[in-house]
Amino acid sequence: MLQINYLRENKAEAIERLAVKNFDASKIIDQAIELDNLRRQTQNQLDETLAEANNASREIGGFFKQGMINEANELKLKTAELKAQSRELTEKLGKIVSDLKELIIQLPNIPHPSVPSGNSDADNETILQEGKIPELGDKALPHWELASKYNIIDFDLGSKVTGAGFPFYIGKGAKLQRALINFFLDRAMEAGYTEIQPPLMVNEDSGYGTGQLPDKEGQMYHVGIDNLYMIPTAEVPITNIYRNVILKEGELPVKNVAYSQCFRREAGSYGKDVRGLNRLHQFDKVEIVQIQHPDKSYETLEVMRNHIASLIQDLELPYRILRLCGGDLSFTSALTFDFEVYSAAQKRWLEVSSVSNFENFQANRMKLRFKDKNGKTRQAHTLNGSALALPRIVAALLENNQTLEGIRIPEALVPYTGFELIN
RNA sequence: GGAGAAUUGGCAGAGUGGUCGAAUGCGGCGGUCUUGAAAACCGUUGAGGGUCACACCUCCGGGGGUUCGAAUCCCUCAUUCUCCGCCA
Repeated sequence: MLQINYLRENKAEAIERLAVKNFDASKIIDQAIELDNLRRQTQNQLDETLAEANNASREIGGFFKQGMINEANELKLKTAELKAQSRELTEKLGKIVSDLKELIIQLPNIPHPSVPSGNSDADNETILQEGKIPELGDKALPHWELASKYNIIDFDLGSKVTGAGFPFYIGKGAKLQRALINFFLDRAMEAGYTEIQPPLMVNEDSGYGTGQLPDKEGQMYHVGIDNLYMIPTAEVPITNIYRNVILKEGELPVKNVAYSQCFRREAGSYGKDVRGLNRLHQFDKVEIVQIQHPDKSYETLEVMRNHIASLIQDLELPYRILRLCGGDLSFTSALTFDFEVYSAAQKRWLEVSSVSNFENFQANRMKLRFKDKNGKTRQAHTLNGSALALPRIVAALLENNQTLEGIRIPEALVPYTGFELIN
């Protein structure tokens, strides 16, 4: 959520930069500023009424103490009137505040100046491509066929027991999952992150805090009987730890890493996009989250980007980094880099990570602040990134490393798997 | 799941209808003293709205109510603790 004061003071800039996201904000901002004026005016009226009522109550107290019952009762008539007035004003103010919030909440985050304009993923800017794309020949199998050939992932069994998109990992397939999770977590801890195991379900407030609610409600599994939501990413519980929190400047940056399973309904997905491991309802992910001083958040974004890149390099996968264009940038993000690995049998790039700086957009929404050196309370910046999401990494590993003898495990992972070959 | 108790500022803990945004202690910050530190002493120390700055308003787990007036009384929800039941 953007701040109304920012909009008041930087209206032209906000409109101009939101245009990069193909968002015409001028009307909403005008309405918001007008409503905010009305809010201030109404708040003043209410405050004055309440102040008068408070004074009268104090006087009544004094009269009672002195036994001046008549005077007290007379004053009560006045307070009754003030009370009716303040009730009316409170109602009016409440309506204004909620209307105002409804307006502002429609505004996406302001994109960073480096964000290129564009409409779709076709306009994203490739800023780096690295690693050798393997030549597999015609006999190469896609990962879903390799999975059943070596009996390491069973999609049909998942469909039987739960539904499509909930695979079973078996034997070396299961061990490979565990190896990747540990590898990612260890690397994050070497980089100074604190490991956290979060709850996999969150309440409504947390859903609002990170912005899944109310808009993306349909994307989450909802446990109706207890009104809880299955998390679509560990970002939700990890970031909500800091909802309504004021940190000390010395506590920044906060660096947390969490492995969690993630649950997504993915309503409306279909076709080759969802084949095999390409898109699942339940998957594993290691997520890094940082809360940083506003002056340092972009520096931190670079560091996080390098961390993610080094993981993919160590897994010996060809990858590229994209700077998302305005049209592809998420609602809450100011700047996002996507990582894609090349899955050589499918001959496609698969997104395995997305690292973003949300600046104070999430912080404003969930009241995450810090006290700076001068004792002033300010909003912190939040950042997060996948490091990494497993299924597509597994897909690329299986496809790219297939040989006549079996599937070769990258060297960095062998200490974790305990085997060098899936055969 | 059943019964009972509790929820106050960073922490501990007073406050049961009137000037209480809240005693006191600890912690934090600033200062005096000191070569420096400790101790001692003095001052300061919650958040939001509003203002050039004041004034003023709101917040004592969340929401609602009673009252001229609520941290204090009532209702409701959440959480924590104790006992019982069940249980990895």
